[in-house]
Amino acid sequence: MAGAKRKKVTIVDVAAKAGVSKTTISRYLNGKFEYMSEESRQRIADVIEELGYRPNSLARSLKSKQSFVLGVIVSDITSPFSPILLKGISDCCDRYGYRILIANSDDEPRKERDYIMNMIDQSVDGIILNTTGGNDEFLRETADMGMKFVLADRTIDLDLFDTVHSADRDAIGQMMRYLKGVGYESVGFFTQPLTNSTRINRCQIFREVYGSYFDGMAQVYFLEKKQRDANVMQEFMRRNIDTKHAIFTGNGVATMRVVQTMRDLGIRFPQETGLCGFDDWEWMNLVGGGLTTIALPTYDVGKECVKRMMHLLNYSRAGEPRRVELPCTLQIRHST
Amino acid sequence: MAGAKRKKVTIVDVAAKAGVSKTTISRYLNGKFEYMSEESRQRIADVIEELGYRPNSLARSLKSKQSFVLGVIVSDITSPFSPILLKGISDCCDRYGYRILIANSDDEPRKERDYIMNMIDQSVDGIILNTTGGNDEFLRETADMGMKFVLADRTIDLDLFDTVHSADRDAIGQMMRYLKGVGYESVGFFTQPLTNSTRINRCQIFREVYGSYFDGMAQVYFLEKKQRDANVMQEFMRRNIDTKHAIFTGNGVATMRVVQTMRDLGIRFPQETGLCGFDDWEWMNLVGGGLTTIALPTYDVGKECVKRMMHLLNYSRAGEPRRVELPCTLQIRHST
DNA sequence: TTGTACGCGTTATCAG
DNA sequence: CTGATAACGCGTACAA
Repeated sequence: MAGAKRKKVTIVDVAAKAGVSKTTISRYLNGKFEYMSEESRQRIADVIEELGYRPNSLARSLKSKQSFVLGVIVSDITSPFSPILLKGISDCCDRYGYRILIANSDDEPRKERDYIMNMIDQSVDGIILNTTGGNDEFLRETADMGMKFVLADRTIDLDLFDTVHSADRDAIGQMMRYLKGVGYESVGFFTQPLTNSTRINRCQIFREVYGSYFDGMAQVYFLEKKQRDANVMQEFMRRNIDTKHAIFTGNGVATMRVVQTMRDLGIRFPQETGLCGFDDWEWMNLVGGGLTTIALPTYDVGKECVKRMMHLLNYSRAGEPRRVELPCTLQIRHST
Repeated sequence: MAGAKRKKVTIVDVAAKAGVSKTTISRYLNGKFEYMSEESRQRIADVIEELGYRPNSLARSLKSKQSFVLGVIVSDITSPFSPILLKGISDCCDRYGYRILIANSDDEPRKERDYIMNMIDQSVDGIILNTTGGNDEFLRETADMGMKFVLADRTIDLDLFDTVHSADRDAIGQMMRYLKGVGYESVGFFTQPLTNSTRINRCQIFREVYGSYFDGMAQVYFLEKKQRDANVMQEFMRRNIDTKHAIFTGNGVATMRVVQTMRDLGIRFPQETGLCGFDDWEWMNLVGGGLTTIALPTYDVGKECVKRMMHLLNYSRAGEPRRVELPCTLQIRHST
């Protein structure tokens, strides 16, 4: 009958119809066939099939203290980064039979905190966190209470959690070497304000290694309000007027703003300045003959997070928190 | 102590410490303060605070048959469409105190089916589905069993579910009128293969309305394998050589492939052909002076899906399934 | 205004 | 090999 919300069939229904106790059904469900006659085994299989029985995960989790659900909190779901990460996580979870509860913190520590608590209330087995960075102490406490965390992409100061991210130092080194190799004499680093660990880290590395490749001081330019982008750009052009110079952006959003600004100002690449940067998004192949970029291993970061989590879950406190770095790939195109 | 997985505090702990029965605690948790002395009420509040007690959602859901979790299945999480939809859903869910379990079907009906069953096992209260379109019969059965569905963006033939999507007919009409207004004489529709309801629908509408704006037959071009894109493009150019012509793409991916092909072939817009299409992604403002596009109300689609779901959940079978259409916005830029 | 006792659907511990 | 029976943490008649 359409609309007839038939009652869910439970383990007792199966037991009754199969003429055994629910204990036996439970054993069957958990694959403990050693303790069961071939006959029972077969009859149970039939009855389950016939009744279309499906075990209730809630009840199961309540009893067994394992929900096979992981929480995932991303800092900005609308960023092109997040979907790739999520796909890596999701695909890998499938292999292990885990589901994912997803939340979006919007880079607000308060939301992040709330979601973490909610997820704990829901008994997730662990949380993969692309953290805002504003809850360090809370994370420590929560971890102390037994919750498992793996940090994706972003780090925190506490050396307490497994962390998976891209090998930015190596990538920056490669890019600098390449730029020098093709004749550039100075490079300016364009970044959004240093409000998270990824930005801080990349900027820091740029400063550290700059001297190994080029003369002069490392130049860093900040993209704050959009209206000021043109000024920042012009300052860069002015200061580097008598060298062959390139722009190195800290991420895809910065790249986009630089491209937009250059278009507005009528500055052409690679003729007037080189352009390259972190993040290799599809459209970057379409503007002005293609952009030279650093492609991040985001999908693999997701995958690796899940693997680390499985490790934590199965081998418990297996020692010191590990930091996994995955390699980036240089995509050399027309803009440099 | 670090690592000391202290035992979760439960309702009985609170009851004991507050010197009342767990019934009273339960009442407190559910806001039934009428049945409680002001004194108890205060003491319970204190104890909960002191113990850091948080109710276990699993146990609560198991008993009450309400999990406050919605399932969301998107057909392709890496598409730029999905994150916006998810943000709309997520933001709106927050307001109603719902959490979301997310899955990615990869446009595979088999996965979609598996995820739906999983979600039911997890006792989600309802499922918001951006469907592959390959599970119509299964959806019908599942709905008959009492599960609530709201379809996001994509439709199925069965007129059985609430559906929320963009007002494509209206958008196409606007675009055609605009193109005609600025002097175009013929328009070719470029689309990926018609493998889902959105593509089918847009193509169908284009064909239907073409005659109201332009002379001649409606032309539809299919982007199948990438290697053949150039041929398709050249055929379009050849057939429309003696009219002022434009390309109208069925979605953002199609737009990207067209842009790429035009670049490879050295065809310039708007000089040699106009270009416009569905989807307004950020980079579209950056190529060749900006693309004329149809911006979709994706965020609002997500929001509206949740609202429909809340309606279903609270007012049960409130009548005929409704189809909600949300308006698109024409973004006129340099490419037409 | 408060408490007792049972049930939600499973799993785990026994004893046969 | 199998089956009572007691949890898991919470909600709710029903009784007091």
